Amino acid sequence: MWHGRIRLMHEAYDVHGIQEKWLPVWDQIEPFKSGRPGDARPKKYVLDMFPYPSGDLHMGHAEAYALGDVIARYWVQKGFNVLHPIGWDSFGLPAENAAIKRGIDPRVWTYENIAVQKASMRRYACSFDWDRTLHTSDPEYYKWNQWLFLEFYEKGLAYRKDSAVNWCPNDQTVLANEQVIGGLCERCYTPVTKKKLNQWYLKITDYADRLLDDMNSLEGKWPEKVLMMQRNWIGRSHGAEVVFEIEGRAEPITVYTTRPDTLYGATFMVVAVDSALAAELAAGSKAESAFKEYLEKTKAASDIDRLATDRPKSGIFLHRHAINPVNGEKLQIWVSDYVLADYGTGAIMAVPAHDQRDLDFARAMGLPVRVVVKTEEEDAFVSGVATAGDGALINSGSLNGLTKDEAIAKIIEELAEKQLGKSAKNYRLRDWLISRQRFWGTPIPIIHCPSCGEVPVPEDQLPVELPDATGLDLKPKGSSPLGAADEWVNVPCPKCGEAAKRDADTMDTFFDSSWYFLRYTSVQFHDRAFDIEAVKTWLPVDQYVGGVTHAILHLLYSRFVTKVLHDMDYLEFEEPFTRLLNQGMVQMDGSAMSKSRGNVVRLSDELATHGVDAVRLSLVFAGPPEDDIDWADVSPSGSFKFLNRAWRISGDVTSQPGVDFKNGDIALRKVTAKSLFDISFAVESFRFNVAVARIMELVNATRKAIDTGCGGGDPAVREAAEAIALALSLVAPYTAEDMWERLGHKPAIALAGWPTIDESLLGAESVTVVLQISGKIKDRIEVPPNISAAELEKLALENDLIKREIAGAQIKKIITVAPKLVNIVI
RNA sequence: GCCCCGAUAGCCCAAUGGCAGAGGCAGAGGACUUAAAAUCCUCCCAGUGUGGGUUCGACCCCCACUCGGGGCACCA
Repeated sequence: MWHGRIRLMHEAYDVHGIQEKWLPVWDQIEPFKSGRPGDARPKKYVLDMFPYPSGDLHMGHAEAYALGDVIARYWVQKGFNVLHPIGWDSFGLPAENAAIKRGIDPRVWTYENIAVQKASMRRYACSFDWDRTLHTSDPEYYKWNQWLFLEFYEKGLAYRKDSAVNWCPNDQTVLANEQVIGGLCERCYTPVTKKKLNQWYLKITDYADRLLDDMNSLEGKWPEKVLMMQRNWIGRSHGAEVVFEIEGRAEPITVYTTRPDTLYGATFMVVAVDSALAAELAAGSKAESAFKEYLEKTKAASDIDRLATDRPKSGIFLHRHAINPVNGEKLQIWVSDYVLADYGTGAIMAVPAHDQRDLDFARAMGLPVRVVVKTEEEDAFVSGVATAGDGALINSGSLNGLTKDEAIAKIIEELAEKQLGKSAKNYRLRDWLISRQRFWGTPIPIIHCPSCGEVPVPEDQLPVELPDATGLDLKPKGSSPLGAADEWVNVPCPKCGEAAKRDADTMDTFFDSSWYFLRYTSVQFHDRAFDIEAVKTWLPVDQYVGGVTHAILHLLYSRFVTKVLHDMDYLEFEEPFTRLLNQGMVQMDGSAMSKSRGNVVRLSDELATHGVDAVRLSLVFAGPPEDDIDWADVSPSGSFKFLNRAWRISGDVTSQPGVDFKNGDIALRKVTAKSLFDISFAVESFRFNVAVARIMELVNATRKAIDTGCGGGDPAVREAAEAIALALSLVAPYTAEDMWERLGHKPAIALAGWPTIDESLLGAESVTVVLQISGKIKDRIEVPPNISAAELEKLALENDLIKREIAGAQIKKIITVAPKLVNIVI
């Protein structure tokens, strides 16, 4: 009695005990080490987006890494050599801001946080290969950032230009277009202003067509949403460039339009107020002072003001004229802020009848409107609504009577003949601005020499290391803190030896993350950024897992850098990530967790209360991975109860390891086989929640078999219990490992291999067929699964219930789907 | 304003043109226990947002709408 009681207590599912027990064992076995010499297993590269080291891991990390782990561990069980690395995206503003606030070196803050996160990840039992860790803030890593930048530079893909850039007055740094969300800084939500600066750019626009067209190969493998957002972002449009002569100017002006068919409907021209062209056209005209005043007003307006959609149109007539090339008409030239200086040529032909913006402007300024496409809609001048639809061309000379598409083709041909135009494409995408005026980033490896100009730092002098932050004022002041590090910034020119200065800006951290997936293959390789052979072995990434927040930025940049490296013959592939899974966010009570809302669920608390496995299981089981999870809807205590239930099964198995399953209870064996089959299928189609549900079913069936069926000694129960442990090892590694030991096996279960399914067990002996009359179910019968349609139909017609129903009725049709149903239509 | 995604039981979610319910949460009852916890068993609940259409048959395909979520928004 007492003995039994003590034994039971010792055998309770001790969730924290098993964590302490197995972690050191795994540290010794290292089940997830990839790329050992002579490993003959086929490869898989499973990649989780690497974290930014701000504090400890949170619920969002927990979900993402639990999902990535299911995939990685599944492929390991399936016999693949899986590369599943982790690292830290450890350069960036938060480190610097925290350092300023606390007066400590950003280095110290960063690496302390990394240590905390790393420890948490190990306890969380992520299947990472810890020998392949990298930190982008290590000189060893950013050396290759600098090398890569210089490669771009040599190929003419990195260049400097003056331009009005997005400027965050709070962070005191420039931002890429991608980092401006609705006119606000994506980090601190400060309204972004414009500032004229000389900055480094990468020529991503050279790759716009490939970035767009190659997405076709990702169709069905990446979330449709991400592909859509990227296509949108690149924003390719097709149209024509048309040349307009200008009165009193030798050079004509070229405009871009997507509707060259409406050329006869052009009634004025508009030039972007902040373009060089506008300034030149205004110079000396009687509108000059009015223009200058308007330009100043425009500059003062923030992006948010400019973005307001229902803003009234404004502009100035320059008192100059352009000539419409098709009919010789004189068109007034206006400047306005609704035309963008950096899209197309910064000048447009205005066709108010068929373009809403032009119509709004024409109505505001009292300019003429001429309809050239006859549609069913009301006259634009009267309704105030421009007609964009198709129709027959009118008032358009040789184009009259044609449809839109015909007219576009014809006018382009006519213009081309006279050298007055040609077909053209344009993109919304702009070049990637990578200079940042901050300290905690990769120094740009360029030296500015008064005689030689821009001089790349010679490769043998890389890395250009960041100076010690001690003594530097890191506070934002609009220019890089590095500029004040006198000993660092003043260097002799590598070419002529004269006194010169280093470029004091650092790189956008998105540059760091645009190639890190290559470096993981070769972290111990110090001669190059990556070992071409290792990259050939592992890349492209088979499965990428991460948040949809990076749908445009990080993924577009990574695709761009991959294509550039491909063109430099470093890579054989052109798309880095074969498949992409975007996990949803973890929320609380319907909204994102945030300190200000006070609804933050602390991961460490949940882990302490319920254990690692229960938290992981809850996150995986909560729903489809791409859906948001509301923590209020999930039950970690329920997950714990289930794990407990599963674990106890391992104690009820009384047969010995290695027993021949063939002699086991056939009914349970069939459930096990079907479950394993379904679990595989669900995991491979990212329906992890369904996979977990199938494991639960198998646990229920096994419990029943032990208690009221074949009993714990039946070999089928061992087979089922082992299947449960193996399936659970994808989600609840501690519980699974402990079960595995109790079942008499040696660690690590992660390497035990996925059970082979006896196909003969998958077929049922009989299946239920539904008998319908005119689509309504009347009866169900059991038939052999391989029954022929003719036999099934015969059985149906012999069925008593059916016979009664169809007695005296005319059978119009019989639909037989063997072995599922028979539908008799009367 | 334009585009995309979604809506199934009190709640989270399954069901890939063929029996609407796999799994879980919550709830109710019972067994075991001196008692509680744990455990085990049983039960409860919707006809798939609305209106049409295609089909022998629709949660599933098509059209229109309602609601919710997301993206884009002077890009000519």
